[in-house]
Amino acid sequence: MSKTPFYITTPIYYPSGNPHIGHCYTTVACDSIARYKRMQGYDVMFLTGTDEHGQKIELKAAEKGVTPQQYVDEIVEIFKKLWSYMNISYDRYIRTTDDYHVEAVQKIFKNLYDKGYIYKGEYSGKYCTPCESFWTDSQLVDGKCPDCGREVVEAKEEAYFFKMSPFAERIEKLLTETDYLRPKTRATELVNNFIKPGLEDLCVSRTSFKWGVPVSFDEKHVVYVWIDALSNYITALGYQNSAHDDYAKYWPADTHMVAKDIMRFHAIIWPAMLMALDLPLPKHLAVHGWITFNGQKMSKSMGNVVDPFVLGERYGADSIRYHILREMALGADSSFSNEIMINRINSDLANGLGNLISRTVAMVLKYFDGTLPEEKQKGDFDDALIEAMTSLRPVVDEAVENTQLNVALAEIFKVVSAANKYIDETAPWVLAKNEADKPRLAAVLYNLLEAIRITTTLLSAFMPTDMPKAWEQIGASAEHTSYENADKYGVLPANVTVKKGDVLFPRIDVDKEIDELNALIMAAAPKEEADEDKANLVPLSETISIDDFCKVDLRVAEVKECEKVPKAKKLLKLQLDDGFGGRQVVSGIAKWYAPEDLIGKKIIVVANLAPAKLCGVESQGMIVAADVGEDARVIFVDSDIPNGSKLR
RNA sequence: CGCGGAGUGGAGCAGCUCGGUAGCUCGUCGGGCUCAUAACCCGAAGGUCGUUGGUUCAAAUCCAGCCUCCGCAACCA
Repeated sequence: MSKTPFYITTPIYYPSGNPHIGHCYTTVACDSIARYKRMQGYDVMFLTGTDEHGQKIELKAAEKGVTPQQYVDEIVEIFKKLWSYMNISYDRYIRTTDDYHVEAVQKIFKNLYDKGYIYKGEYSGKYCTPCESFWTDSQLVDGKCPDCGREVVEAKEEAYFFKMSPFAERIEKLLTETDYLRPKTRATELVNNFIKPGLEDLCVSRTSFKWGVPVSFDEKHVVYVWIDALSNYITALGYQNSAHDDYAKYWPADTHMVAKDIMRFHAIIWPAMLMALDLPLPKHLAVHGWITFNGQKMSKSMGNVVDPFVLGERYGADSIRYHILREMALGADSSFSNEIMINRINSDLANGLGNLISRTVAMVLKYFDGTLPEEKQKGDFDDALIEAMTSLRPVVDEAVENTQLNVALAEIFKVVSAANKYIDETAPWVLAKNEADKPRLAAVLYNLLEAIRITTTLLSAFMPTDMPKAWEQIGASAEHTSYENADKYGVLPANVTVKKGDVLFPRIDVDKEIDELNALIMAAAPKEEADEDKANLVPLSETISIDDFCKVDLRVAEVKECEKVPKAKKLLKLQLDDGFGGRQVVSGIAKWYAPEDLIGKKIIVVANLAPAKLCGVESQGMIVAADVGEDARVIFVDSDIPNGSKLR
């Protein structure tokens, strides 16, 4: 009987920096599903990899004075090291710089071109080189890149475009009428924001950098990220290349798992590409949220503390795996804090499962020298526990099927709790006092070992490193801990022998650990921030003449009135006395200044700036302010300078 | 009226599709037990389920309005 194929993927990660806990979540989740499916007897293909092209990599490499290839080679090693550290059982690792992928991408691009889905056009706009991004005029901030604040250049380039519109209807149906998207609640968001307004054609090539897959029939173009990266899911199986040969077997994928920031590409662009290629669509797209750190979005200065290597070192890879899987619900964000994590590890793993194993094994050793006698006697409470353990597997099956790993773990731990409770109900230490109760005692301990066997078997997909250690302690063999035996009672031999082992999940001293981790933050943060600050300083602009400067008419003005612009989040509307009868200015500083902070103050206004409308409100000029990192600070002037004074 | 999500005991969440004594985890307090990793088990306190109105014998659950928060979009002239 041939096994049913099961294909699951992580996104291919962008190696412009080291991997962090967010990468870990996606990969660990996929790994757990992959392991569970293998256990169930599926023929699993689990793919992960790295997306290694693009201008950002090119620039990072140049900064370090290495070739792009050398640069990515180095970081990819760190990714692989982390995956090995987290015990990730990927079957294949694709790098978009692999020859076979490059070759296949070229063929796919050509194929789409020949079919008429890709055409040559012209892309124009403001371009920010460091960010490798085009921006529309409306997106610019003070005429600068909204991402990094650096100068942008007017750029126009010949480019190839991919026609999206022919697929709009089918994609909308895919999102709203099938269970492709998980959780499905996000479908409306996608449809309203991107499909209903009309799908724009996608720019799929660039001439502005070289580090990418060349377009085979037009060498000055390089394939832009979409077709290069997304197609990895099929090229890794051998689509349009001869490096692999299992496309027919594994495609379409069962699950692509991604974080919500790249949902759009997988929910819209990827299906469109497949439709254009006449290929079947993947079955599911599982979208998960972000891991936030202490309530804030993860930032680089926090990176060191949430560094998976550091955490793994302290608490063990499986504990980290458990925590992130248990804490993260499918659609929502999940806050990650040291305290939450340590408490979770303590209560579930140390107090719950670890202690259960420890006390059970200890009793078998203490009362029976490690080997249970054959003679046993059934008693009260047995049936409830046996029922709980034997009915567990289907529940976990279903949760895994629906990519609700947190639910799967919660269900398993219900049985762990039931087992702990069972010990109290049956009070083995009382039975031990009376020789006549020995058969009953043996039955109780046997039932506990069985409960441990079943829960650890199911858990082994999620915590692959530690569960085998548990099996050794309870005297379970590989056969005993097979998936097939996970819904059966009475699998361990009646005269099973246990073995004292190391404590599986040591209890963590919360206060002490928090202190130590905070110390690590302190040690790491200043250095990181200093580096960041330097990197974030906006480079000096090009030299201008005095005439150019004189074109800018800066005036002192007093803020007479100030209020928030109703519909906008960031905008304040100011009425200024500029000495010329007043004017209205809109400024994007609502985040840092309340209206009352500004009223009565004197500021500098760019007085001859062409008026513009922001959120429908007219703005006649611009307030001068300094960028301080992410923040903006308005420049105030002395109150005795008359309104309307010109600056030079 | 841009799109969407969320507001439930101290914290984090479930329940809302198919109205009927508000549940889980952690924390707090009290008790029990001693096999175990100061772990385990039981019990208690603590909530007008954002707000206002409506439908109903009955609403956390359905309907309407409003408030607040979070994403996305727009937007820091």
